[in-house]
Amino acid sequence: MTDKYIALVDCNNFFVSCERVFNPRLRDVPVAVLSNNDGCVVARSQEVKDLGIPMGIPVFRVREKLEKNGVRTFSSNFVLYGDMSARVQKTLSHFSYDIEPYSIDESFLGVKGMTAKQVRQWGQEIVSTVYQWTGIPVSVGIGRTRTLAKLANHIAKKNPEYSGVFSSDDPHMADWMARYPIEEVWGIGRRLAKKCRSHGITSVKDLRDADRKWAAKYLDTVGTRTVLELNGEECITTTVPSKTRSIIRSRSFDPPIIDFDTLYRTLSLFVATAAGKIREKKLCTKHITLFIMTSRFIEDNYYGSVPVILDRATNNTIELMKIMKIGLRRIYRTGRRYKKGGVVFSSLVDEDAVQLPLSESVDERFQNRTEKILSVMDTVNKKIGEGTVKLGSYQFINKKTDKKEQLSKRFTTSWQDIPVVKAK
DNA sequence: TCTGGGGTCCTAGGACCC
DNA sequence: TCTGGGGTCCTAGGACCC
Repeated sequence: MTDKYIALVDCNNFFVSCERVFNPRLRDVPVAVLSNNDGCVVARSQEVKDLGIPMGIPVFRVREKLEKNGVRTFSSNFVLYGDMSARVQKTLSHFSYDIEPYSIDESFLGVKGMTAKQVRQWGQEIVSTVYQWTGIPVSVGIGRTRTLAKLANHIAKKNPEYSGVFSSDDPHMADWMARYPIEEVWGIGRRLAKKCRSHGITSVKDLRDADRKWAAKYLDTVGTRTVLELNGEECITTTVPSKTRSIIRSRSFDPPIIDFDTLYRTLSLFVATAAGKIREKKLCTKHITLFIMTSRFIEDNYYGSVPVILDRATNNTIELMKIMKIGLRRIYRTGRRYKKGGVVFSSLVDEDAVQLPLSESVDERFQNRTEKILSVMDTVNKKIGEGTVKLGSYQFINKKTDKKEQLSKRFTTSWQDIPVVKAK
């Protein structure tokens, strides 16, 4: 047994907490943050959780309940959340050199050379310092593996008596495991949970003690890894992908899009931002997938997708735009009400590794010229602000296809929105 | 009427080869 | 009519995550 511990630091009700930092009046009232187009509930304050409003529920199904209980709702403000996330990260960097950001509101921290008691104190310091420096409440779960740290975090969050920090070394861990259902385990989703239950495995403890041969047979590699991790054997040594595998840009449309031109302009924007993203990472794509779909919830729904494999990987917006237009013509069906669409770039390769053709064709010269234009555009957009310079094909996007009616201000990133303290 | 967006990993199965 | 076996590579789709 090594002296290494892994801590999972997870922000409590992160999006809601961000809204509350800059609007103290929201402190003791129920608050919910909605997804894009204000379609679903994606973050809830404790008061909203207590009302029995589940994560991800469509707003129209709980609208009455939200109104009746005076729930304050907000459109998601990713500029604000992204900036607050960076502040939390920066604070965490004072506590460990071994930080692995896992999502917008979670990070794994590695620590060595501390006793069990010291590591708990260290966790308490994280909780108080992050709150003091950023205003965001966090919980800390500690374990020998990421799966155990996740579980410990869950316990810390749900049980106030632990003041936000729980370690899987705690003598009560076994009791908690016996009481927690397998669904709470990281990596156990609907399918694996069903499989476990059909074999009489219902609690986390059952899963930890499951026969390994049985696990290998019925739970495959992922599930088996989870069983080992619950036993303190580290199988997941990193959650940081070695490099970006794919990039997706997609949105649902409200109201739906019917005509080809609007769809084309909207997807052009996706292509442009995705291409900008891979240029930033110095990558090229070789495999482009385009998709459009009507509502999944209607009968006779339609899903059209077209994969295009390129001879030569590229990150050139103009080139990608042409491919997209050809693909869109193939999958577009007249008269449909498209609710969602997007573009996926996969098979990403390093820019340097892209093979150049032997001779420079006319197309090639065109491409070299457009590459220069794009690099100037990227620079300008980065310096002055996203969307300062755009290509003609997507400059007239209908703003109505992206509904955000209850957006809070960009308190931390926009001069106009910085909160002002008024003296009497 | 109204149902998010962005990722990774694994596996089954087809294509192809000897 | 009968129609190998085993390997690799690739992709689509499912599962899972936040």
